Amino acid sequence: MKIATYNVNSVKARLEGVLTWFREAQPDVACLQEIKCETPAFPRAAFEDLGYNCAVLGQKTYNGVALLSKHPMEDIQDGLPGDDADVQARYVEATVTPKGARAVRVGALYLPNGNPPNTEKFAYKLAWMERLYARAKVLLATEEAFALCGDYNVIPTAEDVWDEKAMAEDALARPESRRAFRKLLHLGLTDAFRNCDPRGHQYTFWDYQAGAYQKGHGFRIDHILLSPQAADRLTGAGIDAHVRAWEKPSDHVPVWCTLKP
DNA sequence: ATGGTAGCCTCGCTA
Repeated sequence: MKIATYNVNSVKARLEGVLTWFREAQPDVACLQEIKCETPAFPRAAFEDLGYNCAVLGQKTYNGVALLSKHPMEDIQDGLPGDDADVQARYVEATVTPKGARAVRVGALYLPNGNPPNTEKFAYKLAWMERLYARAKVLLATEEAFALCGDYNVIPTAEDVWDEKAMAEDALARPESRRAFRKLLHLGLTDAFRNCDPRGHQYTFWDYQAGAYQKGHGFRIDHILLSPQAADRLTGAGIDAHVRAWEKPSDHVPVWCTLKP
């Protein structure tokens, strides 16, 4: 079972390339972020034609997440619990049950960027991470396999960025952000890519600005965190970095992992 | 040297 995450930076502007990647990568489940459209405007038919079921939580102009699955999805939950006043579309969760394989609960998340630090945006990011931590604890108590996949907007360590010093004051690399990410790991979650690939400096994002991709100025901020029951089944993980060189690319590339049935 | 680019949908905000 292949689970992937991909921040597409507008599903409508990116549809051709995203569909090309789906045909090539053939994920069983894919979590999309920054679809940047309202739920009814999501190009559902294009994905259904490829055999995917869609669970979409959209929003006009900003944010927006979707879960696409080749297998049936049950118990779809829109939004991250913990703040009824939060209107930003950043989380959708569902249980995926492939034929002949054990179920996996999958959460698609788009964690707030949080820049600039020392503003309400950074406070919102940290509060959102507290809510994600609480959600992970609830899911762990079920003792079922789950995967929390998405754009975490956190560079976990100095090994995950082209220049640690250049990013020292950025919300993606601030100690508070890293501490909150480590708190998730310390619950017993596994960073799927890090677990399968010991190399440092493997990136999932390159800014459009200042020729960052050409210069190799990237970060690793898109992650798949697995519960112990899912991590027991982990057989591989990777980053589809070649997608960044395609025409009209997203600034992020897909990250994936594979689980035994 | 506080730049640079992309998307949305108005010309500013978010990333």
